[in-house]
Amino acid sequence: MTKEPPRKTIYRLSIYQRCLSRLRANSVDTVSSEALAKAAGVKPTQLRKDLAYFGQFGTRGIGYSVSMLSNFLDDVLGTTKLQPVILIGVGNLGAALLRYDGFRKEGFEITAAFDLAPESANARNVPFAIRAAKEMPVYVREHHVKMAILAIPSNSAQSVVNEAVDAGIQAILNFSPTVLQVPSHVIVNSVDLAVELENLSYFIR
Amino acid sequence: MTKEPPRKTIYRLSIYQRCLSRLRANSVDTVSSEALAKAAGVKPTQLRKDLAYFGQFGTRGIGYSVSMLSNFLDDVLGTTKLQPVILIGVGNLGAALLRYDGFRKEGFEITAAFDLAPESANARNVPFAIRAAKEMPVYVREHHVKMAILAIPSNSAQSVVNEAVDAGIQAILNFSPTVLQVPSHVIVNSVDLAVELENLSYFIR
DNA sequence: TCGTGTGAAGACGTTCACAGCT
DNA sequence: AGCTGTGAACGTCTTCACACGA
Repeated sequence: MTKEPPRKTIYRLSIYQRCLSRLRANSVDTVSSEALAKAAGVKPTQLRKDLAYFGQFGTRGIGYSVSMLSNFLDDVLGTTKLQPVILIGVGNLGAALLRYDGFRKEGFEITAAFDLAPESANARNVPFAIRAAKEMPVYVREHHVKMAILAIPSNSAQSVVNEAVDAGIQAILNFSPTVLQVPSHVIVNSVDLAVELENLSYFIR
Repeated sequence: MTKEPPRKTIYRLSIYQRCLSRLRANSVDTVSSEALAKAAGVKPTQLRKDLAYFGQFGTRGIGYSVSMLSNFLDDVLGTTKLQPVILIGVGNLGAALLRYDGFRKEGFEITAAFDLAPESANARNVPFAIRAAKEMPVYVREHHVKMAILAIPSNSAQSVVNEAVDAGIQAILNFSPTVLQVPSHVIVNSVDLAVELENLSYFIR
């Protein structure tokens, strides 16, 4: 067996996916690594190396079949069927994520949302019944949910994560500005708005 | 002169910063690379190497002065004074960002928000007057704004970015699921929610 | 002795150059 | 001829090991 693909490769796979679906919408059925790479903002060799982790998909002299490659990426990324996701924390950001309709067409569905104060969260006119935070572990266990989006303040983040992980959550998209401690079988992707802005700030001269 | 610090180092600097301010709040005035690294979720040597790009800050046998290091990082990251930022696109996500109060205490202030349909955006009861998108370039020029947060649909993203860059924007935090083309002096950090979720999805087995 | 600072080694990811298939 | 697939070279970031100063 070849080596595990690096994390960066997986990120790029998602980008390729998106470019492919745009091509498919335009009824293009074959694409070269050069064209696809350009659309994705990477070098052609990088694209080919990324795909090489998973096998051979192209035809030499021709390129890649848009639909075949797209289907394969769906398969690799696990987006062939709707994946249930729970949202923890329905504040400003959480409420916006609930209303965001982009997830579903990417293969994800927020099936439940939890907040410490469900009543006040419900007031944010979200199209959704918000549940009490205490019910979260039970829900996760009952519905075998594996993914969670975390949009709560830093101070309570770690303890909520512990509960979620105990209940069976395996992957967390974290918007709290905190470094989370999780067991090695759990994966965390953090989106830290302040860090992103500070990073930009550094680079402007 | 030593080499340019890598981008990842700059990201970590922000994390160190946050840990330091927590320490400062707890009246801790000295910290070892081991303790700080642990809080930041990295290895001690990594922290020391990161700092080494900028000089020497510690005292051997003792550690680092929390306040000195924190001030220095403020300086490096350019967060010593409030940096004005504009928001482009006041939809679900944009409105949530407007209401988010975390930016200000990290040294950033959203000074203006723009939308194609300011009236309907105003209806999202944000504590803010939304301006027409057309006014954006003028505002950027007049106020010498360098940073922009982009929260608009993909299809219009590139053309809006072009206008913004022409007007003088140098750094963009992009929430649109698109690969943006910008001149090399402009820096883009993209936060792509679908990509983050797909990435998580890949890793759950 | 304790903890920083740093050259050297190592791991990792990207790019090159070209072989090989259609 | 055209474009993919891939070993090898390269560059970059991380980790190690230890010298050095308080």
